[in-house]
Amino acid sequence: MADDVFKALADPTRRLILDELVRRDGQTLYEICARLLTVHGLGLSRQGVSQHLAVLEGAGLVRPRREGRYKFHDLNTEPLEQIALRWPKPHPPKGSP
Amino acid sequence: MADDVFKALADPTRRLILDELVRRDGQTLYEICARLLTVHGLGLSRQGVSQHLAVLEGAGLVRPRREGRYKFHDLNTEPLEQIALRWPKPHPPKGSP
DNA sequence: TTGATAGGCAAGTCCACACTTGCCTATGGT
DNA sequence: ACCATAGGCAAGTGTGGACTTGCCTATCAA
Repeated sequence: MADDVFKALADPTRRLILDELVRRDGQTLYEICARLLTVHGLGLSRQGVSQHLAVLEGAGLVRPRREGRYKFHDLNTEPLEQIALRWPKPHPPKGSP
Repeated sequence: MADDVFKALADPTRRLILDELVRRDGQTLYEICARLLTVHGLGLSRQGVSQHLAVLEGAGLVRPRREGRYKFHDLNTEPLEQIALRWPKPHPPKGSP
């Protein structure tokens, strides 16, 4: 379950895509391709980006929304908030300042 | 920098090790090996666990502390809290409830 | 209907990384 | 002095996954 979230976040390109969706929500595949190339200098194939988006969707981090021939991608930050909750601060064993 | 944190969290065994350190801070390599085997049924070599710990240390998620021939491992949750901060909730574009 | 745009599917390549094995060092007990 | 314990280093193997290429489908505009 959360397994997919960590796998999705493992790749730097996917993290860049999330950054891109924070900047502007609801971008299409081609828009993301263009931004990765022009802004971040990442020249990967359209299919490459598409596969990354599939992984992000599988992790629930990106919500696809179809309209006609367009597929817009919306960010969902909810799974990210769960991460810090899994490993709470350990209790100090003896005297704590 | 945060790059290493995501890579460290990508592996399920390393996440288990973090779980183990939440349960009890300051465990040694052999203790972690034993716990992984008996509690989680993970029978990997000592060197395997050692390499995982090295990755976690590189990410700043685990703080080693030497005492004699023992090396205790303490959890450091601080990098985890940074994750959710990187991708804030996107602004709703039009009317928001 | 034709062409252009937006996207999907499937197979193939290649490398990082998880894991093992074998040997070496250092500390502590007896 | 010895041996057991706790850990480190280095090289070898195998597999998941990132990325590409080529072809196919669907929507819209002329």
